[in-house]
Amino acid sequence: MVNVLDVAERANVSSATVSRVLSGSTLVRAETRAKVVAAAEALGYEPNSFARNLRKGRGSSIALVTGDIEHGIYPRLAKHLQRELELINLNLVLFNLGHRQERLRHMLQHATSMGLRGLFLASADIADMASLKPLVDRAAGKGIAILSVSQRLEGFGIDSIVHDDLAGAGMAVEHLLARGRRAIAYLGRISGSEVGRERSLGHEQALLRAGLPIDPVLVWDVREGFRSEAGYRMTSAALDRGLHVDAIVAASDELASGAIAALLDHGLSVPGDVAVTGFGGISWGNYLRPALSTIDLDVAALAERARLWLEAHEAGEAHPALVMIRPSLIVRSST
Amino acid sequence: MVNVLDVAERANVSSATVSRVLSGSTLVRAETRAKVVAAAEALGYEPNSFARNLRKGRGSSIALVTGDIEHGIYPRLAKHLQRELELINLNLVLFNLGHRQERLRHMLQHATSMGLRGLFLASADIADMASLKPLVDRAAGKGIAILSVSQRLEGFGIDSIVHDDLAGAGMAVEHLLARGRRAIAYLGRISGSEVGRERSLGHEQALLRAGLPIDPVLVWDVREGFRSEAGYRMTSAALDRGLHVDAIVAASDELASGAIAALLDHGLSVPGDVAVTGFGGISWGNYLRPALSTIDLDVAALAERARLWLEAHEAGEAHPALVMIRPSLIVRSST
DNA sequence: TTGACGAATGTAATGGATTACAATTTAACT
DNA sequence: AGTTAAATTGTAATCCATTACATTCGTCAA
Repeated sequence: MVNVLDVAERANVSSATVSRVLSGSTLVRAETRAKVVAAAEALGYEPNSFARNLRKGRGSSIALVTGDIEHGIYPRLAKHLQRELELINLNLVLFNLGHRQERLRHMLQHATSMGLRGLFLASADIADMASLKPLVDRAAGKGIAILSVSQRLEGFGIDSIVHDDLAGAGMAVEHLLARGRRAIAYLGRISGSEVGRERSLGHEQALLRAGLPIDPVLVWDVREGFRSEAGYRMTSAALDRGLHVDAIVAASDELASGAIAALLDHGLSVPGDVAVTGFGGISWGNYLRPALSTIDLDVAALAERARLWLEAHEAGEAHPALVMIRPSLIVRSST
Repeated sequence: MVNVLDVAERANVSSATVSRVLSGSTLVRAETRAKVVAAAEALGYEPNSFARNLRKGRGSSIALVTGDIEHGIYPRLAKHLQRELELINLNLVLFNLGHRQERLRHMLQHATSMGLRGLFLASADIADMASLKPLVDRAAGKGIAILSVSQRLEGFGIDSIVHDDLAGAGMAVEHLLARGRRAIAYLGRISGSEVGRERSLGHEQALLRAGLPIDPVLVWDVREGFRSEAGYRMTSAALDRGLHVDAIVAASDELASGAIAALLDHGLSVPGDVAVTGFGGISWGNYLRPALSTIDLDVAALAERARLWLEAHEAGEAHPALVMIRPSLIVRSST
């Protein structure tokens, strides 16, 4: 492998000058610069990132820690984050926890030793967060940039960039109220967890604002996450119990798709008998029949703010502890 | 940051011994080993990956190069690949090309300098492949492991692990034939590209095997990729032209969902008037109404074979140039 | 008791880029 | 021409783990 010394020799300069040229320093004569560039070119020189990182004391990748990269908005999030990081020459490394939630502890512990520059937490299990706090602080102390994306963790001293779920769920409920619905169920509470808490709160508060009571029977828990299957199962169960509902606000588009399937399977019409809203703005929602009305989350904006946060953080500038991105309602035929 | 020397000092040994202990060498007395481990523990020592990689001359991450990580089986693929790589202590770095297809050239060129150990190509634009060949060879020559996942590139000397698309499409067509369908359209040809070629061939060959003619009017091109929207548009267009179809084999689940939406919007029933099969085995297919019959692709198996290939490659052992994974038909109500 | 051999440990070079500091050249001005 | 400040370039140390080679210690056999 050709290195700086080879280039230096060929260009009749020192390795320091080569380094200066290649890192774009201004203190090099144009003529010298040209010589070096030519030599590097001729030799096909490529800097060794390990050496550079070793010397600089920091790497060039950010890990995206997810619970399940396969579903919901996470694929989109990964895509947009990668694109944003590419703009500042950083790599996005994937860490999907899956069932191995304890791996998060491991990640925090070894972030530095793995040469990570930062951690985007997209699915920390909040139940554990309190016990993880010391590890987070230790990692942050070592210079790891830690940012929570898509989940509020400011309570634990972790800067967060999130969609305004409270407002989003409120918009969904208000939309349904405006359509004359009154028995508006919420599908997707995870009891005992902070995940999705704001969405369920948004539903609750919007109903209260409208002077309607909260019927606990109309708040449906899911345990297996925000997937279609859970939506189908919970909705079926509710219908089997003979519950009266005329609208469902689902915590995710996938839950909504399951709910719609269950409703149709029970011989109900959507939105005739029951209107349904999703959450997320997944691309295929528009091709369900009925097409899914949903709370669209601007993932590109989220990713961009994440990059901006990171840039500010690295530059030692002030950065916001909490950024909220306003979602928007997409009305389609399911409502 | 605490390093080997610090540990060595505390344990009253040399840095060499520390290194030996930490890399599990056998030439260390048990007693010494214990001292070193204790010292490392006490100091909270963590090896510096850059130094190690610099010395060893190779990194510990593999890049997954995709065209669009957001759709199709790619999120699932990323998830499973990451899980497999985790087993052998490698990281998965994401590179989504999006519209910047020319970035692939860049990636190949700088793979070594980025410290990559390998490249999983999940969406090389085959049109360019011939011109990319020299770069591939150069990268491979520098020790980069290059494997095509989910797309056959053996023709270019790149080992490939793929689903057997030919068989998959054949299964779909045969299933439809068995259901008495005869006007079986293929949705998702990309003319002038190798992408999806095997699937369209599978459709064609299955029809020929059954003694049926290929009607060019029943092969629908998509230009914008395998997304719902394209499926909707092409199907609508075909129906508007008054084409007679009684079944559609789509090249992806998303195309299928678009097709179904278009059919329903045209007042046709699925599968009554037109049966539809998807391709991929996307999780929400089961919650479309009608639920989508599809060719299920075993992505976990693909990922596992990719890991095995990589292990063999690194060990210098023989590895297969082409692995085909047999898909399976999932029959649901859309057929 | 000593030579020989194996086991354990140490010394120092190595991988490659960056950068503080030193040295040299050039420009500017009297 | 003679200084001095400014612009370039060079020297060498540094980041840290690994490992070839050298050395030391212990043990066994003659």
